[in-house]
Amino acid sequence: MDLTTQNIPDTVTSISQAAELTGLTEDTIRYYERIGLLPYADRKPNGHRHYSKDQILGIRFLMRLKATGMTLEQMRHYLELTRQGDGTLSERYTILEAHNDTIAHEIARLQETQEVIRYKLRHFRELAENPNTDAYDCEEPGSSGQ
Amino acid sequence: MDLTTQNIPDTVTSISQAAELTGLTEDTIRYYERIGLLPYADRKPNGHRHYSKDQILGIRFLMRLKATGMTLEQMRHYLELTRQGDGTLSERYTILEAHNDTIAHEIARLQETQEVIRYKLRHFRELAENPNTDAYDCEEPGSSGQ
DNA sequence: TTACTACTTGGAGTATGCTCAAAGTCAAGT
DNA sequence: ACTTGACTTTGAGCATACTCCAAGTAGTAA
Repeated sequence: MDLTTQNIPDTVTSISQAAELTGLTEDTIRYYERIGLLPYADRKPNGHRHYSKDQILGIRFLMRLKATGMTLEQMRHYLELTRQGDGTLSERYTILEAHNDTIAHEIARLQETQEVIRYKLRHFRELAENPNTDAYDCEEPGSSGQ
Repeated sequence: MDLTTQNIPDTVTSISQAAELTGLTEDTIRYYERIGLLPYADRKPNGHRHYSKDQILGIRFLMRLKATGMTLEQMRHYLELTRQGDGTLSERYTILEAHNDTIAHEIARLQETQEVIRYKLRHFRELAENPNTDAYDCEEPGSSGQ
């Protein structure tokens, strides 16, 4: 099931459920708490962590940032600003805007590479149809493709 | 200057020029050779590496694969197939096709995240225009945004 | 009471991908 | 002859992000 649409119980979740709902491992969640990426989680009377629905959504958002190239340290900084409240709204705005631009550039680069790969695939198909007889058909390295 | 359009001298290049033309450092190029990602480069009589134009183009292609998420080990495997000649064409085709699909999924995910970020930016603008008076305005974690 | 399961903490180890430093070679310039 | 600069090799070290393990606790079930 797709994580982003998997629905989250309103009741508080354990670390194992949190792991399932976020796609992380329990170890990774504990690790994130240790390095200050996630705040010290509430504990049940027996000491076990528990998470609210909002916290799970928060982690999912973070995982989106991570999946789009943000480092743990950058996320940690962003979250620190969040904890500081509304006074940091404009700085957070700037960060997210910059990250959005980063993503735009990344998409452009991926599309460029898709074109290069498609060019190469086309070249391979031609070779297969029409096996080449000339001695020089360099591939990487050195390749003919950019 | 953009690396992919920067033109490459026809004459053989030194490692420092190769570094400049590929965006890698000299250390990284030597490291790649060490781990078998690049073949043992030709040496000049004094032992210095030299690279042909085609080799530079090959490295650039590799860097595209890397920039789009392929690991060094996967690239090493691909290049090994290349060295084995035309008999591996169909396997290489499959690899590149699969990588192209990976890129397509990656683009989709990036675009999804852009939407989430834009939603959040819009939310921030609303907050700035119309500072909120209610006590509960959670941000990550736990956040209101997906 | 014993066993089992789900957690806890703290610390060590691992994978990937570089990055740097030490010591040496070679050729050109003064 | 000596210095400078661009390289060489080998090996160690580092940053990021986990991942695993050992030892312990708390609650439940037989």
